[in-house]
Amino acid sequence: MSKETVQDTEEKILVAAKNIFQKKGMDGARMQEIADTAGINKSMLHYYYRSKKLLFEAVFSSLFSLLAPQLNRVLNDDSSIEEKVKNFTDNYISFISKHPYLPNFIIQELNRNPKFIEKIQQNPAFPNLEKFEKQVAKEVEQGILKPTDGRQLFINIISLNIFPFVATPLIKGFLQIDQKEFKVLMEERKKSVSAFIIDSISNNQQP
Amino acid sequence: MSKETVQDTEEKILVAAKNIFQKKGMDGARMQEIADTAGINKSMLHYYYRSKKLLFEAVFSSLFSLLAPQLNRVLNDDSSIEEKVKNFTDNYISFISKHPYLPNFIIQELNRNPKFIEKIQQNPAFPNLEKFEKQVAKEVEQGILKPTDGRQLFINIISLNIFPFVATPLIKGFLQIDQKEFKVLMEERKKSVSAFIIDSISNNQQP
DNA sequence: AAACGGTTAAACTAAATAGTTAAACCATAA
DNA sequence: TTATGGTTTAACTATTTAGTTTAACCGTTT
Repeated sequence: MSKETVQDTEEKILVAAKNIFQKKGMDGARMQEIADTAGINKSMLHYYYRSKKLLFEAVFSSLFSLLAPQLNRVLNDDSSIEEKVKNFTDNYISFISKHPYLPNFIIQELNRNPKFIEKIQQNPAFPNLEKFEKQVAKEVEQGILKPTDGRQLFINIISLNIFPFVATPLIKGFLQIDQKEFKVLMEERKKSVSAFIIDSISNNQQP
Repeated sequence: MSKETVQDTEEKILVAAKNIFQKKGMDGARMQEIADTAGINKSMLHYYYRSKKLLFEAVFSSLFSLLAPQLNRVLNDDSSIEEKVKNFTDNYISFISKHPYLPNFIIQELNRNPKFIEKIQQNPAFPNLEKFEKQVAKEVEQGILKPTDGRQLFINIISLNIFPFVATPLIKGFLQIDQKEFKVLMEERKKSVSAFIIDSISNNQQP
């Protein structure tokens, strides 16, 4: 109950930095605020991470590693496309409710610095579409799905699932609803989005 | 051919500020860079717009006013839902190709400062969903559309159209494509997205 | 042409902020 | 117990950046 402090400080910094960077972005975040949130002295940030840039990169990698497996889930298991759509929609909306700032953060920082994508593409856990595209082509051939381009379908799936969480304030404004009603609507989407997609691509007419 | 300079400086500032703020956001933008881009002295920015905050607000309003009519087009004309979906998709993707930084900028700054939405909601040009929701309900009743919630449909439409432009670097990364291939894909979406939506909500089975 | 007032520029100020330094602290091992 | 080395702190520095001041400029009006 004494040696924990060492790993602790580094970890406390990372947790605090994740919070602040997610909410304010690289440019908006302040080292002082991160230090305050972590409950430590500002020079600790530099002691452990040398510079704001390096601290940010540690945060970014760590957060991206949280998001990537969520996407891999659609792409690389062995269920049918229909099952994948259902599972992904349900899982992703649950996941993102716990990390509401995450997708916006990733997208924002990738726009600010597109070089990041090259770095994280190196990572073997980086999502790969190949299997998914082949599977779509196969199910089209088998007559399970209407003629469908796998890449466009992938874009549609992530758009429908991610966008409402990226553009939350905009949607709340248009629909004139508060946080509570927004959550209800997102809960509904767990079913409605997958039904929306399946209805569009499936060859089976409902009886 | 001499008096133009007065209006000119103010306009040059606004044009430059729009550029820089869109690309870098409120926190990332620098007054000096805006001045350089406008080709004027930094104190001119303060002379015309008093502070960074006020200049930013002028930019934000002006840019949001560009986006709002695009959304109103879906909501408030007299065509059928199917026509609206087709027109919106086609128009919106053309529009956004000319303003690639716009949606991301609006979304980012609304997340940073959710109070903005209250301000712009005052504006009579602010999109209103009422008519659209009623129309969806009516077409469902008439059997033209499957049972569909107007609000969810609206979210789906804007998600499918806007998200790819918000998350461009992410999508380029996943699909491992360059800017040229991305443009081709977006051009395809003008048809494929509206077909995707119509296939999902329409009651007519294609012969 | 002289005075006036809006416009522009250069130099300056004040505040914020990333990063550094040097010394104190404290647990562990010789 | 004392020496060692990683850890922590407080105070400091350098730089960036928004905003200000003061004077010069220039077209218009009298």
